[in-house]
Amino acid sequence: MDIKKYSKIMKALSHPHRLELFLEIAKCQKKDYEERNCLISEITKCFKIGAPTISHHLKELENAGLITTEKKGKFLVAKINIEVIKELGAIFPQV
Amino acid sequence: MDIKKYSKIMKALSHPHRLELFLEIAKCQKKDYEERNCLISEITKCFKIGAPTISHHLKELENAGLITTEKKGKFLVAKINIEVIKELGAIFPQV
DNA sequence: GTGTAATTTTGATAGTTATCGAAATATAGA
DNA sequence: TCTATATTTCGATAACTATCAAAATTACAC
Repeated sequence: MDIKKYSKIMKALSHPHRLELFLEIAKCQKKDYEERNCLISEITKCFKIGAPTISHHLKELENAGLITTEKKGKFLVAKINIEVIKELGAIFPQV
Repeated sequence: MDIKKYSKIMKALSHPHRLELFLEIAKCQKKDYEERNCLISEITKCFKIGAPTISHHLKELENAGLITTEKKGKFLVAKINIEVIKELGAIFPQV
Protein backbone atom coordinates (compact mmCIF):
# COMPACT_ATOMS: atom_id res chain seq x y z
CA MET A 1 0.00 0.00 0.00
CA ASP A 2 1.46 3.29 -1.11
CA ILE A 3 0.58 5.46 1.88
CA LYS A 4 2.06 8.61 0.36
CA LYS A 5 0.13 8.27 -2.86
CA TYR A 6 -3.17 7.74 -1.13
CA SER A 7 -2.69 10.41 1.49
CA LYS A 8 -1.95 12.78 -1.38
CA ILE A 9 -5.23 11.83 -3.01
CA MET A 10 -7.04 12.39 0.27
CA LYS A 11 -5.34 15.72 0.65
CA ALA A 12 -6.52 16.78 -2.77
CA LEU A 13 -10.09 16.05 -1.70
CA SER A 14 -9.70 17.45 1.80
CA HIS A 15 -10.67 20.97 0.90
CA PRO A 16 -14.40 21.65 0.49
CA HIS A 17 -13.91 23.69 -2.67
CA ARG A 18 -11.68 21.04 -4.20
CA LEU A 19 -14.01 18.16 -3.34
CA GLU A 20 -16.91 20.10 -4.79
CA LEU A 21 -14.89 20.93 -7.88
CA PHE A 22 -14.00 17.28 -8.32
CA LEU A 23 -17.58 16.10 -7.91
CA GLU A 24 -18.78 18.80 -10.28
CA ILE A 25 -16.37 17.60 -12.93
CA ALA A 26 -17.61 14.05 -12.38
CA LYS A 27 -21.23 15.12 -12.65
CA CYS A 28 -20.61 17.15 -15.78
CA GLN A 29 -18.71 14.30 -17.36
CA LYS A 30 -21.52 11.87 -16.62
CA LYS A 31 -24.08 14.14 -18.28
CA ASP A 32 -22.05 14.76 -21.40
CA TYR A 33 -22.08 11.23 -22.78
CA GLU A 34 -20.84 12.06 -26.23
CA GLU A 35 -18.01 14.49 -25.73
CA ARG A 36 -17.16 13.87 -22.09
CA ASN A 37 -16.00 17.43 -22.00
CA CYS A 38 -16.17 19.48 -18.88
CA LEU A 39 -15.50 23.13 -19.46
CA ILE A 40 -13.83 24.70 -16.49
CA SER A 41 -15.12 28.12 -17.47
CA GLU A 42 -18.67 26.84 -16.96
CA ILE A 43 -17.89 25.33 -13.58
CA THR A 44 -16.04 28.42 -12.43
CA LYS A 45 -19.24 30.42 -12.70
CA CYS A 46 -20.87 28.31 -9.98
CA PHE A 47 -18.08 28.94 -7.50
CA LYS A 48 -17.61 32.01 -5.41
CA ILE A 49 -13.84 31.85 -5.58
CA GLY A 50 -11.70 33.53 -8.23
CA ALA A 51 -10.10 32.06 -11.32
CA PRO A 52 -6.56 31.94 -9.90
CA THR A 53 -7.78 29.87 -6.98
CA ILE A 54 -9.70 27.50 -9.27
CA SER A 55 -6.57 27.11 -11.35
CA HIS A 56 -4.60 26.29 -8.23
CA HIS A 57 -7.13 23.72 -7.04
CA LEU A 58 -7.26 22.04 -10.44
CA LYS A 59 -3.51 21.59 -10.36
CA GLU A 60 -3.80 19.90 -6.98
CA LEU A 61 -6.43 17.50 -8.28
CA GLU A 62 -4.34 16.80 -11.35
CA ASN A 63 -1.17 16.41 -9.34
CA ALA A 64 -2.86 13.79 -7.17
CA GLY A 65 -3.88 11.90 -10.30
CA LEU A 66 -7.60 12.42 -9.77
CA ILE A 67 -8.20 14.28 -13.02
CA THR A 68 -6.53 15.06 -16.31
CA THR A 69 -6.84 18.35 -18.12
CA GLU A 70 -6.51 19.38 -21.71
CA LYS A 71 -6.53 22.74 -23.44
CA LYS A 72 -9.11 23.07 -26.21
CA GLY A 73 -8.53 26.42 -27.81
CA LYS A 74 -8.74 28.96 -25.06
CA PHE A 75 -10.78 26.64 -22.88
CA LEU A 76 -9.72 24.04 -20.38
CA VAL A 77 -11.38 20.66 -20.30
CA ALA A 78 -11.15 18.29 -17.35
CA LYS A 79 -11.71 14.57 -17.09
CA ILE A 80 -11.93 12.22 -14.14
CA ASN A 81 -9.21 9.57 -13.96
CA ILE A 82 -11.41 6.52 -13.68
CA GLU A 83 -8.58 4.17 -12.78
CA VAL A 84 -7.69 6.11 -9.66
CA ILE A 85 -11.30 6.21 -8.54
CA LYS A 86 -11.49 2.43 -8.82
CA GLU A 87 -8.30 2.02 -6.81
CA LEU A 88 -9.64 4.29 -4.11
CA GLY A 89 -12.42 1.93 -3.18
CA ALA A 90 -9.86 -0.73 -2.41
CA ILE A 91 -8.00 1.19 0.25
CA PHE A 92 -10.91 1.41 2.64
CA PRO A 93 -10.81 -1.58 4.93
CA GLN A 94 -13.67 -4.06 5.14
CA VAL A 95 -13.72 -4.55 8.87
CA MET B 1 -24.21 15.39 -0.36
CA ASP B 2 -22.66 16.90 2.72
CA ILE B 3 -19.49 18.35 1.23
CA LYS B 4 -18.19 19.64 4.55
CA LYS B 5 -18.58 16.30 6.26
CA TYR B 6 -16.80 14.38 3.54
CA SER B 7 -14.01 16.89 3.05
CA LYS B 8 -13.45 16.65 6.79
CA ILE B 9 -13.11 12.88 6.51
CA MET B 10 -10.69 13.30 3.62
CA LYS B 11 -8.72 15.80 5.62
CA ALA B 12 -8.43 13.36 8.49
CA LEU B 13 -6.89 10.85 6.07
CA SER B 14 -4.81 13.40 4.19
CA HIS B 15 -1.76 13.13 6.43
CA PRO B 16 0.48 10.08 5.87
CA HIS B 17 0.83 9.39 9.58
CA ARG B 18 -2.89 9.64 10.12
CA LEU B 19 -3.79 7.44 7.17
CA GLU B 20 -1.29 4.86 8.37
CA LEU B 21 -2.64 5.09 11.90
CA PHE B 22 -6.15 4.57 10.62
CA LEU B 23 -5.19 1.57 8.48
CA GLU B 24 -3.21 0.10 11.37
CA ILE B 25 -6.26 0.32 13.62
CA ALA B 26 -8.31 -1.36 10.92
CA LYS B 27 -5.75 -4.13 10.49
CA CYS B 28 -5.45 -4.71 14.21
CA GLN B 29 -9.21 -4.79 14.60
CA LYS B 30 -9.55 -7.33 11.81
CA LYS B 31 -7.03 -9.64 13.45
CA ASP B 32 -8.59 -9.48 16.87
CA TYR B 33 -11.88 -11.14 16.02
CA GLU B 34 -13.04 -11.72 19.54
CA GLU B 35 -12.31 -8.56 21.42
CA ARG B 36 -11.92 -6.12 18.55
CA ASN B 37 -9.59 -4.16 20.75
CA CYS B 38 -6.80 -2.11 19.34
CA LEU B 39 -4.39 -0.86 21.96
CA ILE B 40 -2.97 2.50 20.97
CA SER B 41 0.10 1.90 23.11
CA GLU B 42 1.00 -1.03 20.86
CA ILE B 43 0.50 0.93 17.68
CA THR B 44 2.44 3.89 19.00
CA LYS B 45 5.56 1.75 19.20
CA CYS B 46 5.54 1.25 15.43
CA PHE B 47 5.49 4.97 14.74
CA LYS B 48 8.42 7.30 14.84
CA ILE B 49 6.38 10.21 16.14
CA GLY B 50 5.81 11.03 19.80
CA ALA B 51 2.83 10.28 21.99
CA PRO B 52 1.48 13.86 21.98
CA THR B 53 1.35 13.81 18.21
CA ILE B 54 -0.36 10.40 18.13
CA SER B 55 -2.91 11.73 20.60
CA HIS B 56 -3.50 14.72 18.36
CA HIS B 57 -3.94 12.57 15.25
CA LEU B 58 -6.34 10.21 17.01
CA LYS B 59 -8.52 13.15 17.95
CA GLU B 60 -8.63 14.22 14.32
CA LEU B 61 -9.69 10.74 13.21
CA GLU B 62 -12.31 10.62 15.95
CA ASN B 63 -13.51 14.11 15.20
CA ALA B 64 -14.07 13.15 11.58
CA GLY B 65 -16.12 10.17 12.73
CA LEU B 66 -13.71 7.60 11.34
CA ILE B 67 -12.98 5.93 14.66
CA THR B 68 -14.26 5.77 18.21
CA THR B 69 -12.03 5.48 21.26
CA GLU B 70 -12.56 4.15 24.74
CA LYS B 71 -10.42 4.15 27.84
CA LYS B 72 -9.80 0.71 29.32
CA GLY B 73 -7.88 1.23 32.50
CA LYS B 74 -4.84 3.20 31.62
CA PHE B 75 -4.99 2.09 28.00
CA LEU B 76 -6.79 3.56 25.05
CA VAL B 77 -8.67 1.32 22.67
CA ALA B 78 -9.72 2.39 19.19
CA LYS B 79 -12.36 1.06 16.83
CA ILE B 80 -13.17 1.77 13.23
CA ASN B 81 -16.58 3.31 12.61
CA ILE B 82 -17.87 0.84 10.05
CA GLU B 83 -20.86 2.94 9.05
CA VAL B 84 -18.71 5.84 7.90
CA ILE B 85 -16.48 3.53 5.88
CA LYS B 86 -19.52 2.19 4.06
CA GLU B 87 -20.74 5.71 3.33
CA LEU B 88 -17.36 6.68 1.96
CA GLY B 89 -17.58 4.25 -0.93
CA ALA B 90 -20.73 5.99 -2.10
CA ILE B 91 -19.23 9.43 -2.57
CA PHE B 92 -16.83 8.40 -5.29
CA PRO B 93 -18.53 8.85 -8.62
CA GLN B 94 -19.05 5.99 -11.03
CA VAL B 95 -18.17 7.76 -14.23
C1' DG C 1 -3.25 44.25 -35.53
C1' DT C 2 -6.84 45.26 -31.78
C1' DG C 3 -9.81 43.86 -28.40
C1' DT C 4 -11.88 40.43 -25.58
C1' DA C 5 -12.18 36.36 -22.89
C1' DA C 6 -9.98 32.19 -20.44
C1' DT C 7 -6.42 30.79 -17.90
C1' DT C 8 -1.89 30.99 -15.51
C1' DT C 9 1.83 33.04 -12.95
C1' DT C 10 3.65 35.83 -9.36
C1' DG C 11 3.90 37.78 -4.93
C1' DA C 12 1.90 38.63 -0.72
C1' DT C 13 -0.85 37.66 3.39
C1' DA C 14 -3.58 35.45 6.80
C1' DG C 15 -4.83 31.31 8.73
C1' DT C 16 -3.96 26.43 9.71
C1' DT C 17 -1.39 22.51 11.45
C1' DA C 18 2.28 18.88 12.50
C1' DT C 19 5.49 18.42 15.68
C1' DC C 20 7.93 18.62 19.97
C1' DG C 21 9.27 19.28 24.97
C1' DA C 22 7.56 19.91 29.34
C1' DA C 23 4.16 19.54 32.47
C1' DA C 24 -0.17 17.55 33.96
C1' DT C 25 -3.42 13.80 34.61
C1' DA C 26 -4.90 9.09 35.32
C1' DT C 27 -4.41 4.37 36.55
C1' DA C 28 -2.43 0.08 38.04
C1' DG C 29 0.50 -2.34 41.07
C1' DA C 30 3.78 -2.87 44.96
C1' DT D 1 1.49 6.10 49.58
C1' DC D 2 4.99 5.75 46.10
C1' DT D 3 6.29 4.51 41.42
C1' DA D 4 6.01 3.45 36.73
C1' DT D 5 3.35 3.68 32.60
C1' DA D 6 -0.20 5.64 29.29
C1' DT D 7 -2.20 9.42 27.69
C1' DT D 8 -3.44 14.39 27.42
C1' DT D 9 -2.79 19.33 27.69
C1' DC D 10 -0.19 23.45 26.89
C1' DG D 11 2.74 26.54 24.53
C1' DA D 12 5.74 27.38 20.95
C1' DT D 13 7.57 27.10 16.31
C1' DA D 14 8.25 26.00 11.59
C1' DA D 15 6.07 24.73 7.52
C1' DC D 16 2.23 24.73 4.59
C1' DT D 17 -1.78 26.56 2.02
C1' DA D 18 -6.08 29.07 0.46
C1' DT D 19 -6.96 33.22 -1.28
C1' DC D 20 -6.56 37.45 -3.80
C1' DA D 21 -4.92 41.34 -6.84
C1' DA D 22 -2.17 42.41 -10.54
C1' DA D 23 0.21 41.19 -14.39
C1' DA D 24 1.25 37.93 -18.02
C1' DT D 25 -0.09 34.58 -21.42
C1' DT D 26 -2.90 32.44 -24.89
C1' DA D 27 -6.28 32.12 -28.39
C1' DC D 28 -10.17 33.54 -30.79
C1' DA D 29 -12.98 37.01 -33.55
C1' DC D 30 -13.28 41.08 -35.93
